[in-house]
Amino acid sequence: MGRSPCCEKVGLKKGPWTPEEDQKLLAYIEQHGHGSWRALPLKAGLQRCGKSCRLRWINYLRPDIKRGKFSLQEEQTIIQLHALLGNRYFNIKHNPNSIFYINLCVYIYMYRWSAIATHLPKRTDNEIKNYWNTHLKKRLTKMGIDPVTHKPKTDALGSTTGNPKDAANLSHMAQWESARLEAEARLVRESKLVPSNPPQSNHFTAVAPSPTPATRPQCLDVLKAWQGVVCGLFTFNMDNNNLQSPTSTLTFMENTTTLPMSSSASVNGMFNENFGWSSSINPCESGDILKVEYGSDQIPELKERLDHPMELHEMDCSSEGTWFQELFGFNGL
DNA sequence: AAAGATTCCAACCGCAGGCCG
DNA sequence: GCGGCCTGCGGTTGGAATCTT
Repeated sequence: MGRSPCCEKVGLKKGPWTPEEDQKLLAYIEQHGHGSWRALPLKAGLQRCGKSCRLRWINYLRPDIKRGKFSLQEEQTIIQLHALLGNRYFNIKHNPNSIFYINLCVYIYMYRWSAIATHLPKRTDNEIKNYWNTHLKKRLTKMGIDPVTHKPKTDALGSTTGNPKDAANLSHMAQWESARLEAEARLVRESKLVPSNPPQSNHFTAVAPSPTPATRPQCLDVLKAWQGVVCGLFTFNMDNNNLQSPTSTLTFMENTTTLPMSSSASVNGMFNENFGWSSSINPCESGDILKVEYGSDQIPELKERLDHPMELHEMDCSSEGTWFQELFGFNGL
């Protein structure tokens, strides 16, 4: 894997682009497309390396770039996605107990800024990265949230700064929404790679609350349904549509025992005792059905639980060996 | 008005991984 | 399998613009 020598050539111009250079690059690409970036500068009459031309095009000259202030929606998207993609890349590990792994074959391995950029049309990864570093990171810090972990900052005495409720809620929202978005993106990509007869999982099926198009990968419904079950724990206050969904059903099929008994019991107890949801979750064996139902009359109680999001986080999602880690193969937040 | 501090962002750098001969 | 080429990524930098004193 040798490195490209194109930027090391002596005599090539660096630094800010002039309008004349922009015009040359634009005119060339409009007429011929960029083709090989390495060969482009010579053909376009530019004293630049191909890498520089590519960057200039992607981050500035491309016609489909939206410039200017980020909207509130865009900011929220960046924060939410960054919460999960905080490290260089997000990787759900191989875990034979992972619903994601077994049933969706989701191996999420996407670069952070580009992954975020895919959810912000017309914004470049570089622009998003800059905006994060210059605005959002500082704002979260001011709110008492660690911009790296997205958790409330804790001082030596264990107390938190900022509003822990907001922070925990934000973190949970970020995790689940990000997981959903990334998994969907991944699955859509994978479905394009397998044009016909995609393998149907013989492990797991799901019945989502609402009908979905026939062409939609079934595994997406699993994810949606699973989100309806688990994500509802954390984000029911944010998505009124979720509140309207009366039922999410996941069916465990033959030859799988994805949840150890202790994990199932944990889930069961949490839904029933802590949230008042009507649920029937038994140790998952072949043919078991995981069913969670909740109705609109329970909404106020669910909302009330938002007063204690940190308890939920500390208790059920973060420590090693919990049902959360066993299910998803990584350690919560 | 001027100097210094801070903010912002385009551009650069080095690295990693896919592709191909 | 190896190595060079190419692309794309995240982290960082440098200087212009703006703000503060």
